[in-house]
Amino acid sequence: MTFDRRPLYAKTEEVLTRRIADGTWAPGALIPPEPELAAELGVSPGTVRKALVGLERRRLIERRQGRGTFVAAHTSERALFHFFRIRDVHDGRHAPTSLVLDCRTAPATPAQAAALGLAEGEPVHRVERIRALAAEPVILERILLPAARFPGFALPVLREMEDELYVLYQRDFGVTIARAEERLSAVAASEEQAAKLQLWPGAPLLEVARIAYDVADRPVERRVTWVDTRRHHYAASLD
Amino acid sequence: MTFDRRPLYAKTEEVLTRRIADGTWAPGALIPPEPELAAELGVSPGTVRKALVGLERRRLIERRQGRGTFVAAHTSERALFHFFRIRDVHDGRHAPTSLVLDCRTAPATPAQAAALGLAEGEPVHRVERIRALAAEPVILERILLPAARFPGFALPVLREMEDELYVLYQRDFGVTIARAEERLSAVAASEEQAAKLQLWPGAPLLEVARIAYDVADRPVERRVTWVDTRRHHYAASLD
DNA sequence: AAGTGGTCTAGACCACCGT
DNA sequence: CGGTGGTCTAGACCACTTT
Repeated sequence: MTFDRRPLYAKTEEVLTRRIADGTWAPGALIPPEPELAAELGVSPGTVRKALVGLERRRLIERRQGRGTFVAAHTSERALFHFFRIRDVHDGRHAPTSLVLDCRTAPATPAQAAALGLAEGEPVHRVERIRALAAEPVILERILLPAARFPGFALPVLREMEDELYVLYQRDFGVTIARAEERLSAVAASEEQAAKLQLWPGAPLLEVARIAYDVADRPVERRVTWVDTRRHHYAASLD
Repeated sequence: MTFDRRPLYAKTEEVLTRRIADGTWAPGALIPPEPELAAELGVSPGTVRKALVGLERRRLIERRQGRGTFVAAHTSERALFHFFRIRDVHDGRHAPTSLVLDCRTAPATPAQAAALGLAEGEPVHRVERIRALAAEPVILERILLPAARFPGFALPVLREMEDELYVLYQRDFGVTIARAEERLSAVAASEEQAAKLQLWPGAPLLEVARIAYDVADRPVERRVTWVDTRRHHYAASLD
């Protein structure tokens, strides 16, 4: 038994986070009212409330006045709103369509394993696709997933996909993406990239390298995106 | 007299924001203790506290247990931490050095006026500089400022500058940058850009177009940055 | 020791939602 | 209408900083 110096509301938040992470409370589920949680956990309603505010800020729950508090479920709108930052020249949002070019499973290279926190050689799924905005191919994307977390992931699953990938991760594999880190740079298009995006070799492309983390903050997706930014851009806020 | 449906803590936050924006409470100043503010404003301490939490989240104040609450003052560290997102290949931060190439004042073009919310033809200051990381020129930057907010801004001011620009804006012109919006894209270097960054024409550059806003959320700086991303990248978090 | 912000509690009342 | 989250209040006590 060791000291836990964190405030009570932080411990409470962690307890509730664990219930979401381990599936005790599934996505979309209604969780007990605040006074009930307070009684069950032996803390005051105010403390539960502060913990819930934290969970809401992390987008793990949604609280609706008069209705109750729900475990957040990924919808296409939600995924696009939070995890898709490409905008058109007027800063407008568009839902991209997806065309899968390739999908295979192979042992992780050392670099891939490092990015996903895996041991070298563990199997990973690799997807390549093109995404179009307003019917024009704009985005080329390579996605890497640890096979252990996504059993049975394969091309047929993707073919029928109407929703965003993150919705599929959650619905079919119980993996909820909570946050992501991205590194952006400018690169010159290779011949292969240029052909796929209907550009010329050497054309400037915005490269976005993302690592996405689940509710328990484990890395679960490595994704590199190349964007033709002639008619689109990446939007960021600093505050 | 019209209805104000916002909750009391939001109105309180606005009252306090105004005191910072109009200089009643200057950067670095110690503001009154929470109970005193509560008594003065005629609200409960809990409501003041919630307003202060909001101000802290917006980084307008800093609260230190045992010492008091202070109006945030821009330091180089703060400016770099929040408004400089370029990292080296190991995700490390470096303080860039600055070499001013040009500084002049001219009437705003229509596009410039629109970006800064000015009338066409109002005078704007224009600065061009190169920033180096680890002694290598990496960033080319063009900055546009409304002359009305920055009277007497000129080359000599910049020459002697040790600090970040945002520190200078606050110290010498009373302009505190509170947030910024950025649009990122990939472009091919022009001959002029290539020469200044010791690259070749057509080299891929990361273009970052920023509009920065003050405490009252008025646009006060338009900045376009071109980054050589061969050894550096732009870091972003999605959550 | 005095004064500050940080935590935690307890409860009243309001606004909103579904039945 | 009953039940939910949202707001607002009042106060006790703790942790930290300075005198």
